[in-house]
Amino acid sequence: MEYNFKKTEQQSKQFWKEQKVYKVENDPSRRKYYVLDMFPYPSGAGLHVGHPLGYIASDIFARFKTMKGYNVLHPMGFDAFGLPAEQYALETGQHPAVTTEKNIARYKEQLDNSGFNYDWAREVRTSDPAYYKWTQWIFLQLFESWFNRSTQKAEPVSTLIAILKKEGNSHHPLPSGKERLITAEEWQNATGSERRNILMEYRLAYLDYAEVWWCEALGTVLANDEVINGVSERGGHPVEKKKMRQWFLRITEYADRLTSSLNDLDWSEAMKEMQKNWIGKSEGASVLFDIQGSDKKLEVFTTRPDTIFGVDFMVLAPEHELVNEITANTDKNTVEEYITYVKSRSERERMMEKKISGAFTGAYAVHPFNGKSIPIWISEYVLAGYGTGAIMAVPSGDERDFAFAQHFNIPVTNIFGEQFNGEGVITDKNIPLHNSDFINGLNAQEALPVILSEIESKGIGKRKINYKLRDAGFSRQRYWGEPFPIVYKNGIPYAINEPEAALTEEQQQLPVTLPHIENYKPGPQGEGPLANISEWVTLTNTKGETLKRETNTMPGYAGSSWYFLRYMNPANDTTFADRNATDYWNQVDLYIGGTEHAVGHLLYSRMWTKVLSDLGWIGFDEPFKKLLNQGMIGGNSRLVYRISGTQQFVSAGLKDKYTTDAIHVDVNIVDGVELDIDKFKSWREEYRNATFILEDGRYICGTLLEKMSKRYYNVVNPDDIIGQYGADTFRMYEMFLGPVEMGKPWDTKGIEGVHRFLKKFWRLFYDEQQGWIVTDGEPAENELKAMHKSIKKIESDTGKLALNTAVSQFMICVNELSDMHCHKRHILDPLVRLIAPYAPHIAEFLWQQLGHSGSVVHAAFPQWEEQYVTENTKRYPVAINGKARTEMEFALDADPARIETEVLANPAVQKWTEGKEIKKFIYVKGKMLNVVVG
RNA sequence: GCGGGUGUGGUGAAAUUGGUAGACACGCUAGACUUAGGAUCUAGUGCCGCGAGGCUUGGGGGUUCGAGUCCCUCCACCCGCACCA
Repeated sequence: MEYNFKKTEQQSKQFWKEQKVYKVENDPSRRKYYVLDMFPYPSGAGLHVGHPLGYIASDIFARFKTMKGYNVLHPMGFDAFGLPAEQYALETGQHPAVTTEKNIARYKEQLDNSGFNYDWAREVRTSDPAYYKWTQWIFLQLFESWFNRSTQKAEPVSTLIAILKKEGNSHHPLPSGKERLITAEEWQNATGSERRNILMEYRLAYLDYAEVWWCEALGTVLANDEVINGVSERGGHPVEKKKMRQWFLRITEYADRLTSSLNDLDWSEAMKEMQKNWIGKSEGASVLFDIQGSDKKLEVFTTRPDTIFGVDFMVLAPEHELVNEITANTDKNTVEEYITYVKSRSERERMMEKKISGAFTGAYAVHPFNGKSIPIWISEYVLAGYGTGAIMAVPSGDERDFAFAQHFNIPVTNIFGEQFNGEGVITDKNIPLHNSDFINGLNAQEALPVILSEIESKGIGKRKINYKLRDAGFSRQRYWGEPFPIVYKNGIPYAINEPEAALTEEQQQLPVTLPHIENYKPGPQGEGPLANISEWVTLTNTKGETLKRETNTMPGYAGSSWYFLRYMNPANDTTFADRNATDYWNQVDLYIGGTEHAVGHLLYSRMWTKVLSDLGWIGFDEPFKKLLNQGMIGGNSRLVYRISGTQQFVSAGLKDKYTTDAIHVDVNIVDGVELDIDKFKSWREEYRNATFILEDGRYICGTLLEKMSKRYYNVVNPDDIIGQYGADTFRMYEMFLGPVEMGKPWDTKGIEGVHRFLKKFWRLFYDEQQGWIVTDGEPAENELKAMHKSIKKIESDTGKLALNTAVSQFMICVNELSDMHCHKRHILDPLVRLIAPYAPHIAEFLWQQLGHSGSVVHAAFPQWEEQYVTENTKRYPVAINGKARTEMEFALDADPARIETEVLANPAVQKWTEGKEIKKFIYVKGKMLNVVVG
């Protein structure tokens, strides 16, 4: 019997199922390890060959850790709420619950085919009421909390109420930055709804009438990270700014903590940078400028207050609230025209072509130090959403200001002396300032504290930290998501369990279940489909009042922001996860997933974790200790060339002689680059009578590396690969392709090598003629050496997640053992355990064949013995007075005193050092030996 | 423009972190066994050269006895952000 992967895999799977080997217990007596994959969204297309890359790596690592004695949690679940299922429902009328269920079943089947070690009893689905009950509960935690800037922590709103009652908000300004002082007296005199409005300004989940990204095509609002280059991330539809009443998460309050605690995380620099850039912390000052002929003041944010003597003009965003008020009558027309022009430009246009444009308002600001008049302009290069929506322009020190000044012929003040030649701007912070009154001669670092204290003492501004990060939109006008546990009474939102809402016991219960609907069309006035179900929306409370439910649903990232906690205690119905469970499993030790979630999911889950930690529900405030980003596996497309206007196809090498159209052809009907002409003819009706111009009797296809996608016909399904070569080959090949974090195009060709290796491995145990050939003989030294070398290398590679080189080492080891005709149990037994994380099916099968009673899943990872591993010697050059003279061999860990003796005894060294005094021996990095003679 | 990353055979990639560059595999060439092989095994395979030998890690320069690895500089590609004041 040759290596029959179908049989071994089926038997092993059966065995695992019967023995329940993947059951995971919360066992505090054992040291834990938590390996997590970013759970998939179960799309209709199923998994392609690129998806499992990370899953395989995490599975190998989880199995490895288990065999090293850890209690390992390596769960899997589904991010099951979301837009695509609903879009599909709109097109086909199939209920999202039905398609989601179907897709999950398909995904699970595919995942099981690869032999992953999930304990499906711990599966979570974000669309499951038993799960989203707790998503809603956490939302209420956010709603009922505020961020206390003094303690830098989330606290229940009750502590805020106590503070407001006692001292008003003088020590706790509104998070939005709006200047509004509330005294204790005002608070006492405020009505119930006024108080609620004030509290709303502080809540971590809050309702606000604010500008959001609206996507007409998707019929919903999107978060900033869901909008890419001015179009929606999903579908690439245009988006526009729109003012709507929306739920938001006050993530900006955590901006500082989210930035600073990145330092403690074992994430790639790229990933940390992306988050830092997204949060965009910048330190500077806000400065108030008087406006001539107005009692209003103009507030700007600048990171370079030291350049304040170089201000030549001010620029406001066209949407700035002061624009109307300050514009001089003579300039009204130009300004209005300009604003109309700006409004006519779509977000996308604005980003694509950055034109210098603007208009003068006719108004002037007053320089706070020298009283100079400064013209006030408006321009779209100043963004309403950042800082104060207004800047002081310093053309000699800022590219954009300079370009603007040049374009509109605004005279430029030089504050850098000879360094500034009127052509390029000066951004170097070491250049001393000129023309700058009391900070003349100081460079930026020196001038900064001086000017800041001057600004602060004059009361015209203060130090300020600004963030790019915006509060996250949390409402979606969609059906397939978590309903909010919120009701409205006279337009004021209440949590369903608040006494003021006076709901019945039953109405107060979580979850607020998503009702079944048949019609997915949007509701009236930009509301979601839920607004169409009046019997669900309207409810009567115990006082007989009529209340309305929130009809929006939560965004996709709600459920995924905390799912890693649910795996720890998935069936709990009294809390989201028991504190004992979260204390035990604690942080995710290794999190594997793609970079596409850099600023979305990864930021939101970090925030939620911090909030839950602040409120004392969990004992850690960062969710993912180590993050590994697997590379994307790209598609390797095949092209055929059709002579334009015909059904004649020309082979790639000859295509330049004709005018051709390149057409994607299904990679599955191409062998390497050679097209299977018969399969091609039956692939599509239109090609049935195609004719071909061949080269050397073959039709050669063109190749193209691009995204793996249905529409390029370059999708390779793991099921096909597993069907042809088996899951063990598939797993090892994916790892063999290269480092997990590196992206690469899929190429099926090389898989033969891995498959051959497994067949060879099998032949160590089984011989065609003699059957099972494992013997009990004592192993020879060289056999032990081969084995222990591999154990050492593979253990260290696996630990470092260098899984590609580990696979290579397996091949080396098996090649050596088969050259030695080694079939000894003493060698093969450890080898089976060694390979078990990588090729679990064949390992289990052989483990049973070797007569063990338990599963290899619970066997111990083999230990290497130093005596068989250490290389004895290595050749090093011995240099004399810095020049290489001779090479000698030394034991790697030899005693330095012995090396010195040996070196001096060497004839070549004696010859060069003859008659000279030996001054000293130098070990370079503990390896290279230098002899210095006098 | 800013930030991060990568450049090594025909291909995917290794390199004990400054110590014999190209492990391991694909592919290719020859051969063996075979009715046959897309099974298996053996040998070869960075480039130039008949050869001795020489050259070689994107280009150039440097440090070092010694550089794929460290420093400077230029080039190319990939990813992220992008009027963020």
